[in-house]
Amino acid sequence: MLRTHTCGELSLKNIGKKVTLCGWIQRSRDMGGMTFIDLRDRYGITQLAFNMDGRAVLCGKARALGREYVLKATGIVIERSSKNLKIPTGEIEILVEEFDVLNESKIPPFTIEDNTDGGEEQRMKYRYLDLRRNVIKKNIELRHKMSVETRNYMNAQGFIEVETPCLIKSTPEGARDFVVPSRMNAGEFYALPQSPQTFKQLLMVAGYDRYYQIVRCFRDEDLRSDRQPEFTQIDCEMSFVTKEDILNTFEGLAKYLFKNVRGIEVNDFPRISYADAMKYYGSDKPDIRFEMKFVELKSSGSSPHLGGLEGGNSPFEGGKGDVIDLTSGKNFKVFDDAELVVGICASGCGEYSRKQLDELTEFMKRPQIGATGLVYVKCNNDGTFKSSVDKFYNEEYLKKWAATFQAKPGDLILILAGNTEKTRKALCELRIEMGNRLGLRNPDIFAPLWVTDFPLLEWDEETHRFYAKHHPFTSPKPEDIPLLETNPAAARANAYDLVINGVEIGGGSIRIHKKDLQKKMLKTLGFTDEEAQSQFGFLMNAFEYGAPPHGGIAFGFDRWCAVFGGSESIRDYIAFPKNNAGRDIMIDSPSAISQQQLDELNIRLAPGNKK
RNA sequence: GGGGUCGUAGCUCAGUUGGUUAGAGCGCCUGCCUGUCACGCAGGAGGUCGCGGGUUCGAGCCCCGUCGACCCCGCCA
Repeated sequence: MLRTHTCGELSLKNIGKKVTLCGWIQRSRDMGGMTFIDLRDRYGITQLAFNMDGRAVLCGKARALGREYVLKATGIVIERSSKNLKIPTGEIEILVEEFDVLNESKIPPFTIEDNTDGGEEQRMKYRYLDLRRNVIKKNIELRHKMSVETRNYMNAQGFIEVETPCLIKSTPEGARDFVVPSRMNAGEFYALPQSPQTFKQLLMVAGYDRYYQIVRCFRDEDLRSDRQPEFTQIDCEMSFVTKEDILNTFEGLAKYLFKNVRGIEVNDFPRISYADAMKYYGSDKPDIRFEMKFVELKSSGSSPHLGGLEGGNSPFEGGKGDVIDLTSGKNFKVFDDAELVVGICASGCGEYSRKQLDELTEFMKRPQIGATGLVYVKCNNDGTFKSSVDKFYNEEYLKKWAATFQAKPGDLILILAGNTEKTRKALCELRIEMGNRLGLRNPDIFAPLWVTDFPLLEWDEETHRFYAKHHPFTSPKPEDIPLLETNPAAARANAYDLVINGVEIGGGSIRIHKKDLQKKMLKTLGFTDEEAQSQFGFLMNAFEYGAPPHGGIAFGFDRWCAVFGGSESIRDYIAFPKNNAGRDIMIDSPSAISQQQLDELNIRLAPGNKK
C-alpha cells in the first residue's frame, strides 16, 4: 500500500504519528512563509502543512503544485494551532517531511466542490471529475448501500439471485426494444430485455420459488430526468403466493430499506384502489405527503371500470360512483357542458392577489397542461366569498360549494371543468403546484402507499385495440375473468404499484400461470393463435409442465435511490448516465461503426443515414 | 412528433432602443504575505458572442436556417 491512512480518519488520537497519505490536491493556500494544501480522497480532506523555516526547499516545491495533482505525502500528525471545526480532521494537520507527485493534472474545467461552477454539459463530459465531488460521491454511496441492504433483506427471506440473459427476443408489446444484430444469424436480431419478466416466470416453473435480481433493463423510448434508456430494477418473483403475501413481503423490503438506509421507521403503507387514486388525486401515483384531495361538484358517476369494490379497509373513504351536481342550471356554459367539475382547496391561499391567480391560470393554460381556464373561489375571512364566477353563482351556491370542500375562511378553492380524464390530469398538476407553493413536498418526509386494482387493459383509439396496462402476463382478478369475453375494459388486474412521494417506485402483479388463460389474454390483445405461439409459445409451453401460481414485483432502483436522496432526477444516482438524447457525451456514444463491421453483420444503412 | 428555456472568456453569467475599444464573479498566470482553511493584497493574460446565411452605413442584439444542452407533452406493457 502506498498509504498508511486515508484523508478522513486522522484525529488528535494520532498526534505524533508518522503517516503517509495519498490523494488529490483540493486547494492550496500559499501564505508566504507557509503553504497549506488540502489533500482529498474518498474519505475526506486532510490539511498538509509546509513551513519555510527549516524546509524551504520542500515548501518551495509544494507551492508549485496545482489543483487535482495526485500526491503521496509523508509526515508527522500534529495538532493545529488554529483549528477548523467545520471538517472532521480539522484539529490536526500533517507536517510534511517528503512528498511525491504521483501524477500531474490539467486545470479541471470546473471546480471540484459541492457548489460547483460546472454546468450540466461540462459535468457529463468530464463525469470522472464530477464523480470526485462530495455530493455525487454521496449519491453513489447511497446507491451502494441500497443494493447491499436489498440483498441482505432478500437473502434473509430465502430469495436467491439468478442472472438472466441480456440477449433475448424482441416482442412488439410494450416499449421499443433495443436491438442487437446477430453476426452468426444473418438478418436476425436479439433484443435487450425491457425486464427479465418471462425468464423469472420460467424460473418459477423451474421451482426456484423465491427469485430476485438487481438487473439492468433497456427501453428505447424518449428520456426524462427520471428515465434513462438503461436502468436498474430490483426484479422479484415468488411462487405459491397471493397478492397479500407479495405486498407484505415487499412492504417489508421497503420498511427495511427505510430503516437501514435512511434510518426511518415508517408505518404500514396505506392502500388505495386505482379508481380512488384517480378520483381523489387525478393520478395513479399520488403524492400523499399532503392532503388537498379532489372534491367533485359535478360528476356523472362511476367511470367505466372500477368502482372500488374492495372498499372497507381503505382509508380513502368517499362516495364511490355518486352522481352529484352542484353547478347546473345557472347558465354557466363551461360547467353545464362539463362531464366533471372538480376542484381542490388550498388552505390559507384566500389572500391570493389577482396577479397570483392569473399566474396560476397561465400555468394551467400551458400547452403541457392545456386547461382552458381556472375558476377560483376565495373564502374571505369575514365569511363572504369572492369568485371568478360570481356572475353565475350567488353567495348561496358558493357557500354550498365551500361546505362541500370543507373550506375554512382564508382558503382558496380552485376548480376545473371538462372531460373527466383530462380534467383530473390537469387538476393533478395544479395540486402538485400548490403543494410546492405551500412547501408541502418536503423531500425529507416520506409517504409510501400501494395503489391496487389497476384496470387490466387500455383501449387505444389509434390502433383500435386493447393494450395490457401492466403487461400481457398479468392475471385479471379471478372474479373479472369472465369480463374478458363480455366487457374487457371493465376487467381489473391483480396488479399493484408501490408509490413514494408521487414517484412510481415499483409495480407488479399476480401472473397468469395457465396456458388457456394466457391464450385468452393474448387473444383479447388482438394476437392470432399463430402470433401468440411464435412470440410467447416458450412461456405457454412451459405453463403446460406444471407452472405454479406465482406473482412478483419490480422496483425502479435508480428512482428509489433518487427518492431516498431527495432528488427528482435519477442522473446523479447513476455513475455514468446518458443525456436527453440518449447520448453519452463523455465517450461519445452511440457512434458509427466501420463498413467492415456492417458487412459482417449483414447490415446496409439506408441512404442518408451514413455518418 | 410537439412545446418551452438556453448557447457571450477555462467555468457560471450580465450585456439597455441595433451605434466608440464586449463586461463581472470564479478560475488561471506573476509578485507580496508565517496560521490559512471560499486566505488576503497588487498586477496581468484570456473572446471566431455555437455555426451558416440575410437585413442594415453599422448586428452579441433583428430575420431565416442549422447544431447542441436542459425541462416538459406525446411515448415509456
